[in-house]
Order: sequence, then C-alpha cells, then structure tokens
Amino acid sequence: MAEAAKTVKNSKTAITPTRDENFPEWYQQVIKAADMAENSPVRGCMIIKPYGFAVWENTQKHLGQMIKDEEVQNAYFPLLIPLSYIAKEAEHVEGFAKECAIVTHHRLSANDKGQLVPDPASELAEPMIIRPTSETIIGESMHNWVQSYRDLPLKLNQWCNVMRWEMRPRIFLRTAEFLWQEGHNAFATAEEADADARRMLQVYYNFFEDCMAVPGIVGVKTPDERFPGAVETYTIEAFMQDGKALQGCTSHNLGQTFAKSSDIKFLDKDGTQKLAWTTSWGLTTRTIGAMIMVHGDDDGMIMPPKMAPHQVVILPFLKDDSDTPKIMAACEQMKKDLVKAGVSAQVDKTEARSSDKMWAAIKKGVPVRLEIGARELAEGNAVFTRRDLGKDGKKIVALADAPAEIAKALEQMHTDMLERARTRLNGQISDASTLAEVRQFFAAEKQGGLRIDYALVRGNAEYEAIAKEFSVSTRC
RNA sequence: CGGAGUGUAGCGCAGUCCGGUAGCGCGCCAGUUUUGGGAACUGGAUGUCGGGGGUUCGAAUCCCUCCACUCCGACCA
Repeated sequence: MAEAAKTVKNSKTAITPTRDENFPEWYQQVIKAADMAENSPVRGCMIIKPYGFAVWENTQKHLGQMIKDEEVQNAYFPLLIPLSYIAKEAEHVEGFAKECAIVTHHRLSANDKGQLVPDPASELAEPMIIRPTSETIIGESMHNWVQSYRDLPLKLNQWCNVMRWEMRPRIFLRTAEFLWQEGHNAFATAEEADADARRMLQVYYNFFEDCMAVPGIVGVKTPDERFPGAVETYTIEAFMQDGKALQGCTSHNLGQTFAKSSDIKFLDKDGTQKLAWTTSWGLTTRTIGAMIMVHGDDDGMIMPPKMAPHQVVILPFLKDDSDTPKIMAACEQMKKDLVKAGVSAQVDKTEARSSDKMWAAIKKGVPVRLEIGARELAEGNAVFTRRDLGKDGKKIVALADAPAEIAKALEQMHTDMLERARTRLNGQISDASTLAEVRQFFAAEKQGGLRIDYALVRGNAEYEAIAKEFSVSTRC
C-alpha cells in the first residue's frame, strides 16, 4: 500500500498536463512554473517577469553582437507614426490597417459626468498610429540621410516594442505588444539588397543554433504570405515538440517598394538619380516561446545554456545550524570560481527546504544544479546535475575541479540539446512516408492555434520537389 | 470579429438548477519533529463571489449589461 503510493508520487511530473496530454496547456503551465511571464490587466499584453526578461536580455546580448558584427548600427525611432506615412504604401496599409492602434488626442479632460475623456479640444490634426513596424518612419529618415552612393549601404537596427492588435493573443507567441529588434538596411543595387536579406537570415539561423540550440529550417514565404510590400520574405521555421512549425523570424527583401514610398534617392557614380533598395529583418520575443516548446519537458523548462538567466544554481544543503556559515561561504566561493571559469551562477539563498529549492530550479530549467552540503565539504566533492539528463545525470567531481567540469558540461549540454531537437525534427518530417503525405504536411494549415507554414529538410530530392511546388527554398 | 465555455481566497475547485451566516484542497503564516528527487502534525490569517445595474425583506445563486480569460473559427508581416 505504502509502496504503491510512493510509486505514484515518484512518477508525478512537475507540469500538469504533460506534453502528450495537452500541449497548449502544458506550454502555459511551464511559463507559470518557471515564473517567466504572466498576463496583464491590458488585454493581449503580457508582463515579462524578471526570469523571462533575463532571457530577452541574453537575446539582446548575443544577437545584438552578431548584428553589430554585420556592421549594423543601433538607433532609435519614434513609437508614434503619422498616419500619412503608413498610408504611402498601398499594400503595406492593406496588411496592417486591421490591427493598428491609433492615437487621436493628446490630452484628457473631465466631461459633465466627471469622467476622464479625450479632450475634444486636443484632437490631433493628423492621427498617429502606434508602430506595428517601422519601415515608413525609418524610410523618412533614410530619405533625409541618403544623398549619394557614398551614403550607402546604410544599416540600422533598433530594439523596441511594437503593437499589433491581435484578436487571439497568446503569451510570448502572439501578443498585442511585443518586443523585438528590427533592422533596416538600404543599398545601391538590387543584388546587394537580396544578398543582405539572405545574409541576415543566416545570422538568425546561426543565433537559433548557436545560442538557442534550436534547429531552424529556412524557407521563403509564398506570395500571399509575404510581408506587405516585400519582394521576397525569407523565414526560419522552428519545429515544436507537438510537430507544429512556428515562424521564428523573418528577413524581407523589400525591393524598391519603400524607397519609392519614402523617396530614398541617391546620386550614383554615373551622375543619375536612383532609388535605393532596402531590406528589413526582425526577431521577436516569440522566440522565447519557441525555445520553451522546443526544449521543455514534463518537469518544466530546460534553458539552453547560452540563453539561461544563470547557468548554474548552487543549492546549499543545510541541516545543522552550526554548519550553515561554513556551507554558505563555500557556496559563495564556488560562485566566484564559476564566474572565473566563464559560467554564470546564483546561490539559492531562500529558506525553502532543499527539495523545494531543487524543484524550483528544475521547473525554471536552470542548466546545471550544484549541491553543496556538509557531506561535500567533508569529502571535498561537488555533486552537479545537468537539467536535461534528469536525476540519473548526477556527476561527482573534486570540489576544485567543479568550475572547469561544469563549463565543459554546459558546452556538451548545448550540443546535446541541439542534436536532440534536430533528431526529433528529422523524425517528424520523415514520418511522412509518401510524397502525398509530405505535400499534405507542407500544405497544412492552422492546427491547434499554432500556424503551420511550410518547411523542409535540406538535401532531399523529394523535398526539393515539394519545395519548388510550395515556393520554399532549402538554402539562403 | 463569429461560435462555445469559464470567472468564488495566491493557485485549483465545490456551492448557482431550487435565493437564507462564504466552503474544500493546495499554498501562505506560527510552532514542533523532519530534511540529498516534491515531509508530517497542531494552530492561524486571507474573499469588493469579475464590474455595474435591476428584482427581492434578503442575491455567489434570478434578470439585464459590460469586462476578462480559455477553446474552436476568421485574421496573422
């Protein structure tokens, strides 16, 4: 009887329901259990909590550097865009009109019932929209800044928030307000622009693999799914554990569409006025959702080491009060040694019981847990566990070797996570055994609230054929 | 924005049909014993019953209305 009860307890997962039982619900529970984000009083807008925001900060850190390495400069443009700007490009208007928030007044005043209302006297001569994307307002600056071919290429990026009034919001994946970086580049020739759109997609691809441990599948959007106004939209699709694809980020070759509407002209070497060619490329907080759905398990989040708010959590095991100062000092010293070895670490100083601290770390997906108690100090050992290997992944090393060993383990963990995700992805796609099934797979429309676009594995002739049919490319 | 469902303590829920003192489990706080993959006992605190309006002696419960969330559609750069 007691035996049976114990079995049940041990087999319990931290997250209910499990991935198999209800994937969308599992996703939300993981976010809650990891304390990453929550819904806000404002419809469709999320509150990103410190543990979730730290993941975004790591995105800014790693991807931000990769973008700078492409000789792109950071800048900042206004949140509000005059309505006339966005109205300059017909297709663009068509694409965004239905989800724009509009600012029409600049002041409140009390009406005769004492309620605060927009002051009728403060109505703006021209309404402003809250940016859903910044092509038009950055185009206006490019118009001013570009005179000569010597001013090109001009490469700008901004980290900001944008707003798209989504009807069915979903935390991280589709929110009315979200954070992103948007890059906007201008070139003198069509060839340079297309090469740039592809190169920036490659930057994202590298970020997906090298930092998020998410294997990407590169594709080109079909004409009706292109960014409004774009000549070509390149995309990276990531595959979730439920077999669905999620658009991770996009890179657009905008041709001369926006150069035309914003009048971005330059005097070329040959003395003639020419229109510039532009690109834009963006990656949003949605990728955090993708990371969760690619890596999480039934005990919660598993953070890829490079994206983890802290890579190691040091768990002090305290029993006897007299040992406490000694153990805490050892933990703090270990934290310093880890930092010296290039590993970010945090000591769990909460008063929770050891097992609760451990479960908190498991649910948050901290890559490595390091246990330090009286036993370790007495034996001169350190016990650490990789989150992705479960309780069987415990490793015992000499206390002094721990920092180096953990640094090594984190690297291996990244490799393993990427490999695991890639194997799963290949399995999902090769499950479709006939050409008809594969075609159906790529042509599939929305399922369970997540959009399925299209994707394919590179280097397979059959998939290549389908790729052609669905206007998907295997390389960028 | 169309269809369906839900809103009661921090979380998960019962109570609503048939109006009559606001409940349960977990969590939280205090204490004791415990402590290395989710501890046990004892005691305790916590509610504009989503908001507003109406019916009634009396509303979580009935009626109207608004709001939010979840799922299914539509939309999705």
